[in-house]
Amino acid sequence: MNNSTSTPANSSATATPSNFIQQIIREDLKNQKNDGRIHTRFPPEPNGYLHIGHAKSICINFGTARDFSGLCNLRFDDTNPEKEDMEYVDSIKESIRWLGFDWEDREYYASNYFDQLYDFAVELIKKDKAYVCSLSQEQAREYRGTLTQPGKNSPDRERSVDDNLDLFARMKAGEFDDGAYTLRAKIDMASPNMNMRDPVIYRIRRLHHHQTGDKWCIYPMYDYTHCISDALENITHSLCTLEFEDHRPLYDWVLDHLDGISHPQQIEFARLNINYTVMSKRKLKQLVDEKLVTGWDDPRMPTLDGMRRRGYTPASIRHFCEMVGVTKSNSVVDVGMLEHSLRDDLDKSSPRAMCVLRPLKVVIENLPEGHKEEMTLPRHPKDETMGERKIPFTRTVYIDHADFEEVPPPGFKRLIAGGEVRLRGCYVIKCEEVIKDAAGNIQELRCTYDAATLGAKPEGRKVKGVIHWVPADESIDVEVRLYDRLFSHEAPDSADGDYRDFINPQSLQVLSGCKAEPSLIDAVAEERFQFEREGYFCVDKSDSGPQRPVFNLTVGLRDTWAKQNN
RNA sequence: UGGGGUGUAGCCAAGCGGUAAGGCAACGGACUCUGACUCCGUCAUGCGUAGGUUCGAAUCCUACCACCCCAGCCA
Repeated sequence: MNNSTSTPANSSATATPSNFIQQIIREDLKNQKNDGRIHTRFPPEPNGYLHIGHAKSICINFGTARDFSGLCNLRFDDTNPEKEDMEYVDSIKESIRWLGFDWEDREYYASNYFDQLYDFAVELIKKDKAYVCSLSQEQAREYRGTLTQPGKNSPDRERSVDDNLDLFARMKAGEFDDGAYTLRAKIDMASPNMNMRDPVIYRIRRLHHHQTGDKWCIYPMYDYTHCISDALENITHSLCTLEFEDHRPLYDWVLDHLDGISHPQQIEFARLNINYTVMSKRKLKQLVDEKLVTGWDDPRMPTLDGMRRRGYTPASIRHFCEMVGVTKSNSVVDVGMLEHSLRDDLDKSSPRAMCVLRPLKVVIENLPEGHKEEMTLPRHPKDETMGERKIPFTRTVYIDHADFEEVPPPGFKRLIAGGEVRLRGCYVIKCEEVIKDAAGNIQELRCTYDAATLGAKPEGRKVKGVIHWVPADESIDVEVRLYDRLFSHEAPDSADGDYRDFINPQSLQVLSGCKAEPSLIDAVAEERFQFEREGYFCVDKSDSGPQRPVFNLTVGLRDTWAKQNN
């Protein structure tokens, strides 16, 4: 495994840039708040797969704990069984581990607290801070008022504590139909903050829960559950995204009205947005359901499973999250930044190999039939600890079609008719003849090689170009999948028209019959390489077979030549 | 039109009254057996706008403007 992918993120004490959350924490530490303890949590709802946006949250929560010698819990926010499933809890755990974080034995579920949550609700009722309401969903909406008009009190708002206690117990006991009653916090129907207009804290839903089975028919709501879960776990700083800012008063209200419970501080930061992709769970699911991609782990998806399959390294994602920073301003980060972080890591960690994507046959005429000469190339140009690889040089080899031009554009430094080029790690060859078929398509090249140029500059002339190649008979046939961004519009979400209309038709190009150097026959799932002069590739973990690797383009090499010629 | 937030370069982002960090991108150039990597250089008289306070303002004050979030028995 690559060095970069195995470095545990929990232990790396790299200096991170200062951000407003760290400033708050330093201040808290200085004031001996929470006895100098720092405890965060990452609280996904197990209703889908994690994506790069979650990675930011994971890095912030686990990273903050790590930077201040604290702890970070993994907690599944599983209060709505309707959309949740064990399949998701498993995949979420796997993704977090892959990203390089470790919650040790602190794996919790909001559903672990259902009994306590119920008792706290009883406490609120006894304090006359919660009541059972019989308003239907539609009525509740009417009573809630609007953004500019206050709501009005529920007719059940002044129900007696005893009646509320009785009704709530019967809700739990399953005496009522789904939706017949709710338990509501008694706050203020005229609050300018909609979340404070007597929010529902319990609803009746007869659903099987992946953790608690059929034990419950009433389930607590997020706002009521999250703060209490944080408090029960002794979380000190509850870091979440901006849309919960309006919920903070409710978070605080619940804890303020309960006895003997700690009071974590909720701090909100901006979600991650990246251009040329979509990040909402709904849209991602739609792409999968409508088969616009092959699945949640399609290499074009911004899901962690997709990025993993694409060949992203965990370290590159973590580093990207650090580059992006933590603020409260909504922003859209350029994918270029993600790709930079990726290439930066991959360049250091990937062994080099040669693979000809669009093979063009080249016969070296001044080499005898059956000639075979072992070439030795370093696996990495700057890291000799990676070792070497052998590639046989034979009379017939393949080079890439793109590396030969009959009418070269100015500045072209690859092979041209009558010109010379170096085969990487091998000899300089000269093109003597171009053989075409009846239609004028180039079929093969007849070349000669200069025996004096192995590891040496040619005598009396300059050969600028270096191209990659593989031996014809001893190379292996592989399938290569070239991926590009999923959308051709930088803001598919907010462009005119449906985001699906902007799917990039070229986002996947499958190449078969690519010729790879022989050592690649043993490449194993998820192994990464740099195919020299092409880009970084990894062995697809789902579609490769033993001795039959399928390669995914992770990201291409920077290509100033292509850019110049655009 | 109520409430909560946010505005610093093409994109992220530092800055916390003392004269605009850094990264990405871009553009020059050096190096190169990967048109890669690496290295060097260029890139905000300007901080949403308009006023004000001050010797001094991106930082403080006032007004305005733009954008984001909130009316689930979702999280």
